[in-house]
Amino acid sequence: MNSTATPFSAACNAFLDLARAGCKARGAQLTPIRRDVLGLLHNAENGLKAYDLLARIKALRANATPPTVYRALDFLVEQGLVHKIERLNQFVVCRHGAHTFPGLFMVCRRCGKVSELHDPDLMGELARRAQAAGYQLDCQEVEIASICPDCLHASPAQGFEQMLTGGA
Amino acid sequence: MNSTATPFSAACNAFLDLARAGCKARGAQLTPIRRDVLGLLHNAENGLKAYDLLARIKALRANATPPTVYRALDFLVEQGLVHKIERLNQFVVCRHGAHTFPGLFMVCRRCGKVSELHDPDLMGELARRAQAAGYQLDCQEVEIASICPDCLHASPAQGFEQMLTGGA
DNA sequence: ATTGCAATGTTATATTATTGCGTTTGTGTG
DNA sequence: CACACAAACGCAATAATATAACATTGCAAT
Repeated sequence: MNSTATPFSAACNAFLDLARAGCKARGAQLTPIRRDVLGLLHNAENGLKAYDLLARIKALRANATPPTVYRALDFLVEQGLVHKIERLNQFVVCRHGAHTFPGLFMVCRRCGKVSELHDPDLMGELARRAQAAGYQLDCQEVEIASICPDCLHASPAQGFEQMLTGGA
Repeated sequence: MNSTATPFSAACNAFLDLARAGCKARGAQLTPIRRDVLGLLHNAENGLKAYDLLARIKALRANATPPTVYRALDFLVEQGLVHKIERLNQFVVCRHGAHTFPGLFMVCRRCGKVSELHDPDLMGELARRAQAAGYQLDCQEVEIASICPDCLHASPAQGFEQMLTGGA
Protein backbone atom coordinates (compact mmCIF):
# COMPACT_ATOMS: atom_id res chain seq x y z
CA MET A 1 0.00 0.00 0.00
CA ASN A 2 3.01 2.30 -0.36
CA SER A 3 1.87 4.69 -3.05
CA THR A 4 5.16 6.57 -3.27
CA ALA A 5 7.02 3.44 -4.25
CA THR A 6 4.80 2.66 -7.23
CA PRO A 7 2.98 5.83 -8.17
CA PHE A 8 1.21 4.33 -11.14
CA SER A 9 -2.31 3.33 -11.97
CA ALA A 10 -3.50 -0.22 -11.49
CA ALA A 11 -3.43 -0.82 -15.24
CA CYS A 12 0.08 0.50 -15.45
CA ASN A 13 1.20 -1.62 -12.53
CA ALA A 14 -0.26 -4.66 -14.23
CA PHE A 15 1.74 -3.84 -17.32
CA LEU A 16 4.86 -3.32 -15.25
CA ASP A 17 4.39 -6.64 -13.50
CA LEU A 18 4.13 -8.37 -16.83
CA ALA A 19 7.27 -6.61 -18.00
CA ARG A 20 9.07 -7.65 -14.85
CA ALA A 21 8.07 -11.24 -15.41
CA GLY A 22 9.35 -11.05 -18.97
CA CYS A 23 12.67 -9.68 -17.82
CA LYS A 24 13.00 -12.34 -15.19
CA ALA A 25 12.32 -15.01 -17.80
CA ARG A 26 15.20 -13.58 -19.82
CA GLY A 27 17.50 -13.50 -16.84
CA ALA A 28 17.37 -9.73 -16.40
CA GLN A 29 15.89 -7.65 -13.65
CA LEU A 30 13.49 -4.76 -13.88
CA THR A 31 14.92 -2.72 -11.03
CA PRO A 32 12.97 0.09 -9.36
CA ILE A 33 14.57 2.79 -11.49
CA ARG A 34 13.93 0.86 -14.68
CA ARG A 35 10.40 0.17 -13.56
CA ASP A 36 9.75 3.84 -12.93
CA VAL A 37 11.13 4.85 -16.30
CA LEU A 38 9.03 2.23 -18.04
CA GLY A 39 5.98 3.32 -16.09
CA LEU A 40 6.47 6.95 -17.07
CA LEU A 41 6.77 5.95 -20.70
CA HIS A 42 3.69 3.80 -20.40
CA ASN A 43 1.73 6.74 -19.05
CA ALA A 44 2.89 9.08 -21.78
CA GLU A 45 0.79 8.84 -24.90
CA ASN A 46 3.32 10.19 -27.37
CA GLY A 47 6.80 9.10 -26.45
CA LEU A 48 9.24 11.16 -24.44
CA LYS A 49 12.68 12.61 -24.90
CA ALA A 50 15.39 11.56 -22.51
CA TYR A 51 15.53 14.88 -20.71
CA ASP A 52 11.75 15.12 -20.45
CA LEU A 53 11.89 11.74 -18.83
CA LEU A 54 14.69 12.94 -16.59
CA ALA A 55 12.55 15.84 -15.41
CA ARG A 56 9.71 13.47 -14.59
CA ILE A 57 11.87 10.90 -12.90
CA LYS A 58 13.34 13.66 -10.76
CA ALA A 59 9.90 14.08 -9.24
CA LEU A 60 10.27 10.52 -7.98
CA ARG A 61 14.02 10.44 -7.42
CA ALA A 62 15.57 13.81 -6.78
CA ASN A 63 19.10 12.61 -7.41
CA ALA A 64 18.50 11.33 -10.92
CA THR A 65 21.02 12.45 -13.56
CA PRO A 66 21.30 11.85 -17.30
CA PRO A 67 23.09 8.52 -16.91
CA THR A 68 20.28 7.35 -14.65
CA VAL A 69 17.84 7.76 -17.50
CA TYR A 70 20.05 6.67 -20.36
CA ARG A 71 21.07 3.48 -18.57
CA ALA A 72 17.49 2.59 -17.84
CA LEU A 73 16.53 3.33 -21.44
CA ASP A 74 19.38 1.23 -22.81
CA PHE A 75 18.17 -1.65 -20.72
CA LEU A 76 14.54 -1.26 -21.71
CA VAL A 77 15.42 -1.02 -25.39
CA GLU A 78 17.59 -4.13 -25.11
CA GLN A 79 14.68 -5.95 -23.53
CA GLY A 80 12.39 -4.87 -26.34
CA LEU A 81 10.11 -3.06 -23.90
CA VAL A 82 10.85 0.35 -25.36
CA HIS A 83 11.64 1.55 -28.86
CA LYS A 84 13.78 4.50 -29.76
CA ILE A 85 12.55 6.78 -32.50
CA GLU A 86 15.83 8.09 -33.88
CA ARG A 87 14.22 10.76 -35.98
CA LEU A 88 12.78 12.42 -32.89
CA ASN A 89 15.33 11.33 -30.26
CA GLN A 90 12.29 9.96 -28.54
CA PHE A 91 11.43 6.82 -26.66
CA VAL A 92 8.11 5.00 -26.84
CA VAL A 93 6.87 2.04 -24.88
CA CYS A 94 6.12 -1.05 -26.94
CA ARG A 95 2.43 -1.82 -26.67
CA HIS A 96 2.55 -5.01 -28.69
CA GLY A 97 4.34 -7.24 -26.24
CA ALA A 98 7.31 -9.22 -27.45
CA HIS A 99 7.38 -9.51 -31.22
CA THR A 100 9.97 -11.29 -33.31
CA PHE A 101 9.93 -8.91 -36.26
CA PRO A 102 10.81 -5.22 -36.44
CA GLY A 103 8.23 -2.69 -35.37
CA LEU A 104 6.93 -0.37 -38.08
CA PHE A 105 6.67 3.12 -36.65
CA MET A 106 4.66 5.75 -38.44
CA VAL A 107 5.94 9.16 -37.41
CA CYS A 108 3.64 12.03 -38.32
CA ARG A 109 5.52 15.01 -39.71
CA ARG A 110 2.72 17.35 -38.74
CA CYS A 111 1.80 16.44 -35.19
CA GLY A 112 4.76 14.28 -34.23
CA LYS A 113 2.64 11.40 -33.03
CA VAL A 114 4.16 7.96 -33.30
CA SER A 115 2.11 4.82 -33.86
CA GLU A 116 3.30 1.29 -34.24
CA LEU A 117 1.78 -0.61 -37.14
CA HIS A 118 1.66 -4.36 -36.75
CA ASP A 119 2.48 -5.80 -40.16
CA PRO A 120 4.43 -9.08 -40.12
CA ASP A 121 3.81 -9.65 -43.83
CA LEU A 122 5.41 -6.41 -44.89
CA MET A 123 8.30 -6.92 -42.51
CA GLY A 124 8.79 -10.43 -43.86
CA GLU A 125 8.85 -9.08 -47.39
CA LEU A 126 11.39 -6.49 -46.30
CA ALA A 127 13.55 -9.20 -44.78
CA ARG A 128 13.34 -11.27 -47.98
CA ARG A 129 14.29 -8.34 -50.18
CA ALA A 130 17.18 -7.46 -47.95
CA GLN A 131 18.36 -11.03 -47.95
CA ALA A 132 18.08 -11.21 -51.73
CA ALA A 133 20.47 -8.27 -51.83
CA GLY A 134 22.88 -10.05 -49.49
CA TYR A 135 21.92 -8.39 -46.22
CA GLN A 136 20.67 -9.89 -43.03
CA LEU A 137 18.16 -7.79 -41.15
CA ASP A 138 19.18 -6.91 -37.60
CA CYS A 139 16.60 -4.40 -36.83
CA GLN A 140 14.14 -3.54 -34.07
CA GLU A 141 12.55 -0.44 -35.52
CA VAL A 142 11.65 0.86 -38.94
CA GLU A 143 10.62 4.50 -38.93
CA ILE A 144 8.43 5.93 -41.64
CA ALA A 145 7.74 9.62 -41.90
CA SER A 146 4.15 10.16 -42.89
CA ILE A 147 1.01 12.15 -42.34
CA CYS A 148 -1.24 10.48 -39.82
CA PRO A 149 -4.95 9.91 -40.48
CA ASP A 150 -6.00 12.75 -38.19
CA CYS A 151 -3.73 15.33 -39.80
CA LEU A 152 -4.61 14.01 -43.24
CA HIS A 153 -8.27 14.50 -42.50
CA ALA A 154 -7.61 18.00 -41.22
CA SER A 155 -5.79 19.01 -44.39
CA PRO A 156 -5.05 16.48 -47.12
CA ALA A 157 -1.88 16.80 -49.16
CA GLN A 158 -0.91 15.25 -52.44
CA GLY A 159 2.12 12.97 -52.16
CA PHE A 160 4.16 10.73 -54.38
CA GLU A 161 2.47 7.58 -53.16
CA GLN A 162 -0.66 8.64 -54.96
CA MET A 163 1.24 7.84 -58.13
CA LEU A 164 2.22 4.47 -56.81
CA THR A 165 -1.18 3.45 -55.56
CA GLY A 166 -3.31 4.89 -58.31
CA GLY A 167 -5.10 7.30 -55.98
CA ALA A 168 -6.96 10.25 -57.51
CA MET B 1 42.23 26.43 -63.77
CA ASN B 2 42.05 27.64 -60.20
CA SER B 3 42.54 24.43 -58.28
CA THR B 4 41.95 25.98 -54.85
CA ALA B 5 38.46 27.08 -55.81
CA THR B 6 37.29 23.58 -56.78
CA PRO B 7 39.65 21.13 -55.12
CA PHE B 8 37.85 18.04 -56.38
CA SER B 9 38.58 15.38 -58.92
CA ALA B 10 37.29 15.61 -62.45
CA ALA B 11 34.69 12.95 -61.75
CA CYS B 12 33.55 14.78 -58.66
CA ASN B 13 33.37 18.07 -60.53
CA ALA B 14 31.26 16.42 -63.18
CA PHE B 15 28.88 15.21 -60.47
CA LEU B 16 28.80 18.65 -58.90
CA ASP B 17 28.03 20.27 -62.25
CA LEU B 18 25.12 17.89 -62.70
CA ALA B 19 23.90 18.68 -59.21
CA ARG B 20 24.17 22.38 -59.94
CA ALA B 21 22.13 21.97 -63.09
CA GLY B 22 19.49 20.06 -61.15
CA CYS B 23 19.29 22.80 -58.54
CA LYS B 24 19.01 25.45 -61.21
CA ALA B 25 16.17 23.53 -62.83
CA ARG B 26 14.39 23.59 -59.48
CA GLY B 27 15.00 27.29 -59.02
CA ALA B 28 17.66 26.85 -56.36
CA GLN B 29 21.35 27.59 -56.44
CA LEU B 30 24.25 25.38 -55.53
CA THR B 31 26.45 28.07 -54.02
CA PRO B 32 30.20 27.59 -53.46
CA ILE B 33 29.75 26.53 -49.84
CA ARG B 34 27.02 24.07 -50.72
CA ARG B 35 29.09 22.81 -53.61
CA ASP B 36 32.08 22.22 -51.35
CA VAL B 37 30.01 20.37 -48.77
CA LEU B 38 28.45 18.21 -51.46
CA GLY B 39 31.88 17.55 -52.96
CA LEU B 40 33.29 16.47 -49.61
CA LEU B 41 30.37 14.11 -49.12
CA HIS B 42 30.80 12.76 -52.61
CA ASN B 43 34.45 12.01 -51.92
CA ALA B 44 33.69 10.28 -48.64
CA GLU B 45 32.80 6.65 -49.11
CA ASN B 46 30.85 6.16 -45.91
CA GLY B 47 28.94 9.24 -45.01
CA LEU B 48 30.13 11.92 -42.64
CA LYS B 49 28.97 13.49 -39.41
CA ALA B 50 28.32 17.20 -39.37
CA TYR B 51 31.37 18.02 -37.29
CA ASP B 52 33.64 15.79 -39.38
CA LEU B 53 32.40 17.72 -42.34
CA LEU B 54 33.01 20.95 -40.47
CA ALA B 55 36.62 19.97 -39.85
CA ARG B 56 37.10 19.23 -43.53
CA ILE B 57 35.37 22.33 -44.75
CA LYS B 58 37.57 24.38 -42.44
CA ALA B 59 40.52 23.29 -44.54
CA LEU B 60 38.86 25.09 -47.42
CA ARG B 61 37.16 27.90 -45.49
CA ALA B 62 38.84 28.74 -42.23
CA ASN B 63 35.87 30.72 -40.90
CA ALA B 64 33.33 27.91 -41.19
CA THR B 65 31.18 27.29 -38.11
CA PRO B 66 28.44 24.78 -37.28
CA PRO B 67 25.69 26.82 -38.92
CA THR B 68 27.75 26.97 -42.12
CA VAL B 69 27.62 23.21 -42.35
CA TYR B 70 24.11 22.62 -41.07
CA ARG B 71 22.66 25.21 -43.45
CA ALA B 72 24.39 23.65 -46.41
CA LEU B 73 23.24 20.20 -45.31
CA ASP B 74 19.65 21.35 -44.87
CA PHE B 75 19.71 22.69 -48.40
CA LEU B 76 21.27 19.57 -49.88
CA VAL B 77 18.80 17.31 -48.10
CA GLU B 78 15.90 19.45 -49.32
CA GLN B 79 17.20 19.13 -52.84
CA GLY B 80 17.42 15.37 -52.49
CA LEU B 81 21.17 15.43 -53.14
CA VAL B 82 22.03 14.20 -49.67
CA HIS B 83 20.30 11.86 -47.24
CA LYS B 84 20.50 12.00 -43.49
CA ILE B 85 20.94 8.74 -41.64
CA GLU B 86 19.27 9.55 -38.34
CA ARG B 87 20.52 6.46 -36.60
CA LEU B 88 24.12 7.57 -37.11
CA ASN B 89 23.67 11.34 -37.25
CA GLN B 90 25.39 10.98 -40.55
CA PHE B 91 24.98 12.42 -44.01
CA VAL B 92 25.48 10.51 -47.24
CA VAL B 93 25.44 11.74 -50.81
CA CYS B 94 22.68 10.28 -52.96
CA ARG B 95 24.24 8.28 -55.76
CA HIS B 96 21.00 7.43 -57.49
CA GLY B 97 20.11 10.82 -58.90
CA ALA B 98 16.66 12.18 -58.28
CA HIS B 99 14.19 9.48 -57.31
CA THR B 100 10.53 9.93 -56.53
CA PHE B 101 10.27 7.24 -53.88
CA PRO B 102 12.01 6.93 -50.51
CA GLY B 103 15.55 5.64 -50.43
CA LEU B 104 16.08 2.35 -48.62
CA PHE B 105 19.24 2.59 -46.57
CA MET B 106 20.88 -0.50 -45.21
CA VAL B 107 22.97 0.45 -42.19
CA CYS B 108 25.42 -2.22 -41.10
CA ARG B 109 25.52 -2.66 -37.34
CA ARG B 110 28.99 -4.11 -37.48
CA CYS B 111 30.98 -1.85 -39.77
CA GLY B 112 28.67 1.15 -39.96
CA LYS B 113 28.64 1.25 -43.73
CA VAL B 114 25.53 2.65 -45.36
CA SER B 115 24.31 1.53 -48.76
CA GLU B 116 21.25 2.63 -50.62
CA LEU B 117 19.13 -0.16 -52.07
CA HIS B 118 17.08 0.75 -55.10
CA ASP B 119 13.75 -1.01 -54.68
CA PRO B 120 10.72 0.87 -56.03
CA ASP B 121 8.50 -2.21 -55.72
CA LEU B 122 9.09 -2.61 -52.02
CA MET B 123 8.68 1.10 -51.44
CA GLY B 124 5.44 1.03 -53.41
CA GLU B 125 4.20 -1.84 -51.30
CA LEU B 126 5.15 0.09 -48.19
CA ALA B 127 3.22 3.10 -49.43
CA ARG B 128 0.17 0.95 -50.15
CA ARG B 129 0.23 -0.67 -46.72
CA ALA B 130 0.60 2.67 -45.04
CA GLN B 131 -2.26 4.07 -47.07
CA ALA B 132 -4.43 1.08 -46.23
CA ALA B 133 -3.87 1.95 -42.58
CA GLY B 134 -4.86 5.56 -43.21
CA TYR B 135 -1.42 7.12 -43.48
CA GLN B 136 0.15 9.03 -46.32
CA LEU B 137 3.86 8.48 -46.76
CA ASP B 138 5.97 11.64 -46.56
CA CYS B 139 9.32 10.14 -46.39
CA GLN B 140 12.74 10.50 -48.02
CA GLU B 141 14.66 7.84 -46.18
CA VAL B 142 13.92 4.44 -44.69
CA GLU B 143 16.74 3.11 -42.54
CA ILE B 144 17.18 -0.57 -41.92
CA ALA B 145 19.72 -1.90 -39.46
CA SER B 146 21.31 -5.02 -40.86
CA ILE B 147 24.50 -6.94 -41.34
CA CYS B 148 26.09 -6.13 -44.68
CA PRO B 149 27.25 -8.86 -47.06
CA ASP B 150 30.91 -8.31 -46.21
CA CYS B 151 30.43 -8.58 -42.46
CA LEU B 152 28.04 -11.48 -42.95
CA HIS B 153 30.67 -13.31 -44.93
CA ALA B 154 33.29 -12.58 -42.28
CA SER B 155 31.12 -14.00 -39.50
CA PRO B 156 27.56 -15.13 -40.14
CA ALA B 157 24.95 -14.75 -37.44
CA GLN B 158 21.56 -16.32 -37.06
CA GLY B 159 18.76 -13.78 -37.14
CA PHE B 160 15.02 -13.74 -36.96
CA GLU B 161 14.62 -13.31 -40.69
CA GLN B 162 15.82 -16.83 -41.19
CA MET B 163 12.49 -17.87 -39.71
CA LEU B 164 10.64 -15.63 -42.09
CA THR B 165 12.47 -16.63 -45.22
CA GLY B 166 12.83 -20.30 -44.52
CA GLY B 167 16.62 -20.18 -44.42
CA ALA B 168 18.46 -23.05 -42.77
C1' DA C 1 20.10 54.78 -54.59
C1' DT C 2 17.23 52.17 -52.36
C1' DT C 3 14.73 48.34 -51.44
C1' DG C 4 14.08 43.35 -50.99
C1' DC C 5 15.74 38.95 -50.46
C1' DA C 6 18.70 34.96 -50.10
C1' DA C 7 22.91 33.63 -48.32
C1' DT C 8 26.48 34.04 -45.12
C1' DG C 9 29.18 35.53 -40.79
C1' DT C 10 29.37 35.38 -35.90
C1' DT C 11 28.47 34.53 -31.13
C1' DA C 12 26.24 32.14 -28.02
C1' DT C 13 23.57 28.54 -26.33
C1' DA C 14 20.36 24.60 -26.43
C1' DT C 15 19.86 19.73 -26.73
C1' DT C 16 21.31 15.03 -26.66
C1' DA C 17 24.45 11.55 -24.97
C1' DT C 18 28.63 9.51 -22.89
C1' DT C 19 32.89 8.74 -20.07
C1' DG C 20 35.12 7.72 -15.93
C1' DC C 21 35.35 6.34 -11.54
C1' DG C 22 34.03 5.29 -7.04
C1' DT C 23 30.28 3.15 -4.21
C1' DT C 24 26.59 0.17 -3.32
C1' DT C 25 23.93 -3.95 -3.82
C1' DG C 26 22.85 -8.52 -4.81
C1' DT C 27 24.51 -13.32 -5.38
C1' DG C 28 27.03 -17.29 -5.08
C1' DT C 29 31.05 -19.81 -2.78
C1' DG C 30 34.21 -21.56 0.64
C1' DC D 1 29.88 -15.51 8.13
C1' DA D 2 33.58 -13.61 5.13
C1' DC D 3 34.84 -13.07 0.73
C1' DA D 4 34.89 -12.32 -4.23
C1' DC D 5 32.59 -11.06 -8.20
C1' DA D 6 29.45 -8.76 -11.21
C1' DA D 7 25.63 -5.74 -12.02
C1' DA D 8 23.61 -1.57 -10.94
C1' DC D 9 23.87 3.01 -9.33
C1' DG D 10 25.63 7.92 -7.79
C1' DC D 11 27.93 11.68 -9.31
C1' DA D 12 30.78 15.10 -11.80
C1' DA D 13 32.37 16.40 -15.84
C1' DT D 14 32.32 16.84 -20.61
C1' DA D 15 31.58 15.27 -25.39
C1' DA D 16 28.78 15.41 -29.43
C1' DT D 17 25.00 17.19 -32.01
C1' DA D 18 22.15 21.04 -33.41
C1' DT D 19 19.86 25.60 -33.33
C1' DA D 20 18.75 30.56 -32.10
C1' DA D 21 19.44 35.16 -32.79
C1' DC D 22 21.05 38.90 -35.00
C1' DA D 23 24.38 41.43 -37.96
C1' DT D 24 26.31 41.72 -42.58
C1' DT D 25 27.03 41.07 -47.45
C1' DG D 26 25.98 40.74 -52.28
C1' DC D 27 23.05 40.92 -55.92
C1' DA D 28 18.88 41.82 -58.61
C1' DA D 29 14.80 44.73 -59.58
C1' DT D 30 13.09 49.11 -59.79
